[in-house]
Amino acid sequence: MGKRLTQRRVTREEVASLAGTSVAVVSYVINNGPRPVAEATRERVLQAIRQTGYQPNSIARALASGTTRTFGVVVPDISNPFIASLAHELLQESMRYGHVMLLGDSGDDGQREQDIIQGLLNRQVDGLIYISADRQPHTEIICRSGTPVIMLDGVEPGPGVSVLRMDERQAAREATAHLLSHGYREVGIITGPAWMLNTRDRLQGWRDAMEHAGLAVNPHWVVPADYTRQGGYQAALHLLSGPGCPRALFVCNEQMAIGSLRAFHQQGIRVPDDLAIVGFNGTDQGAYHLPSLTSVRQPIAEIAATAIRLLHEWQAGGGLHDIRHFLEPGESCGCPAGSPSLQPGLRKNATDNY
Amino acid sequence: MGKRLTQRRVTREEVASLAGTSVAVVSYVINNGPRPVAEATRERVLQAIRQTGYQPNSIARALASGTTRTFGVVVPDISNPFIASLAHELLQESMRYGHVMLLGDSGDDGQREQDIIQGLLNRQVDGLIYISADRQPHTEIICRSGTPVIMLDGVEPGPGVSVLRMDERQAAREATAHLLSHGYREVGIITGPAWMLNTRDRLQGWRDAMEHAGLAVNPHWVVPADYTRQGGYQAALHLLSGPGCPRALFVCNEQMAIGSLRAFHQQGIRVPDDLAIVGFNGTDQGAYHLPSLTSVRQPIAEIAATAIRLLHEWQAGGGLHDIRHFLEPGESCGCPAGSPSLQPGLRKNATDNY
DNA sequence: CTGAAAGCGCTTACAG
DNA sequence: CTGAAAGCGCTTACAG
Repeated sequence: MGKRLTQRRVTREEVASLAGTSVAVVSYVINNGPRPVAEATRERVLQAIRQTGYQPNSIARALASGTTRTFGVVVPDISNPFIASLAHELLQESMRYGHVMLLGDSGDDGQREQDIIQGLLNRQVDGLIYISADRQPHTEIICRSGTPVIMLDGVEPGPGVSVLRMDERQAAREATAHLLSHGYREVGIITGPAWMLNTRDRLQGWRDAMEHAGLAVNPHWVVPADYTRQGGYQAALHLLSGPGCPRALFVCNEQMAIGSLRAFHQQGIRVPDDLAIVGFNGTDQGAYHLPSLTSVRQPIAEIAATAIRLLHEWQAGGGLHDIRHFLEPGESCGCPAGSPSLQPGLRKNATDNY
Repeated sequence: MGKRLTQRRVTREEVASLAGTSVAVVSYVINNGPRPVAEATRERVLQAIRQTGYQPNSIARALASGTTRTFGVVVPDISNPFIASLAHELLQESMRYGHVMLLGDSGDDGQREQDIIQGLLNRQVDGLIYISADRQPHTEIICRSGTPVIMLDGVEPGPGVSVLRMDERQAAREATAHLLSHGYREVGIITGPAWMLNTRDRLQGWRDAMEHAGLAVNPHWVVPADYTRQGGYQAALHLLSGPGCPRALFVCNEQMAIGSLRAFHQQGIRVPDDLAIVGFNGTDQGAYHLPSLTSVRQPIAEIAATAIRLLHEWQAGGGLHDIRHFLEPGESCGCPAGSPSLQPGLRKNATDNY
């Protein structure tokens, strides 16, 4: 690329000379401080800014002030609907503080994730929101740089690392309990990869519910997959190929639940009549499937607002912050059809112009 | 926020003194230029960098060099699956060039969109990829700044504005023609908002196909909506409430097609047996609905690669660049079930860990 | 091949 | 209330 030839930008110097004042005063006006400015002077400066169309150079400002007004977000894959919805809210929220967002997408690659983080740190982000794709997140380089970081993962908070998460185990337990409340006794589970932390928690929550109900766990009905639609599809087929079939299924994310719906449909299994399903981390997407998915959901806007706020109020803290969760009823579990959230107008949808 | 107290970062000065050389030489080594460096010196510098864990400050580099190695992307809503998939590819692609991405999400708000663009320009992005939510895009401020910009909209290219787009009218025509090839003669359409450019093109393409087949257009079967699932749902209900019902329907984006599927299902209309559907700008999401959606698709990875390349090779050019399109067969149009793309393994899916 | 120094466009003590 | 000046951490002609 090299240096671009652009029409000379208006600089703060020109504004100052036009206003008949010093460059310092222009700064004071723009930043409302740190020194007071006489009202008359302020007016002249504002006038000069308007006349010249001056726009401050954020890069120079960042170098001098040490703050970039930029946050970084690192995610495994922005094309995942749950992540995309979260990103949407994070963007809206950070904008309220005048911050922009550097987005990093690791494509589920641990090495790339590290490169991305390093790149964001080099660009001096004021804070980082981090969902790791990797077994163990790269928090060391972040902490070493002193950059505030909020992890939205099921990891343990450390010094300098805040964690924002829901009680996955409890949520999984409730999801399973909901299936049990329908009277189903034979409940299976499709999980994520064994090495992921949230897989363990969700699996354990399922066990908790089964155990609490005094029900045996059939090992053939614990099918590991990879959190993708494709994986859910194949896990469902695998389940059907085994001896016997459960009456209900807790599927550990929405994508897999969607994949499994297709598999069951192809095999002539009716959901929820033959087999009931509850998903996890649902989005509005699931509400439009046939049948609509019953899912554990997280209050995404609330998460975003909290994350950004924590970043702003950062005080070298680590700490664990809980997120509540709730079960969004759909048709897939056997709840009465036409649940309120499916009526037009009751569910806020993002506008989708493409 | 204010200035953060962080453990003093290693600076280029320390590296230089440790290597027993000047700061300039450190730059030459890191940037591979613009001056040659003796091999022995280079080694000492690299050694010093390793020892100190030095990481160059991108902000300072940007201020001095005039290039930030940062692109900006402005979209109406990142939570839209089509946009999210595109963003994913753009991120992967820009990373290949060592660039990071500032993402702006206007939330379909024209004023906010302008603020975002101004913010990105102030941050000196090396280039902008821009999908406008607004009736007329804010290209003036971009051009005035001399920033390369690629628009992924159906707007006309101007001086300093490149446009990357498919032939929407032709694509819409082909989508409709596909329905006609099934033998359906009564074909309706659910469109986007009348004021949007792509609405006009897609509507016209539908007309073209109908006209070419010598078929009359029933005005009751032209239902405007708003490109949301909710809008598609309601448009479908509206269609059913009118006099007579078409045998087939061209729905102008995937979200509305998904919404309409639910409405038809609720009303006992079977797709495709009673009513066939073809969508537009489909994603993998549509392939997992029941029935799977037949859709016009764009080669998203190719778009991303081209956009980033154009930004790099930018030469003050405007220009129009065509994107090809293709019809992805699904079940919703009445094509034989189990089309190849629905077989496991044949379709590449993003990993979805949440 | 190497280094001293100007400069990128800001912010902000410091001195008036 | 205002201004001259140092400094943020780099890059890059320029002179050796």
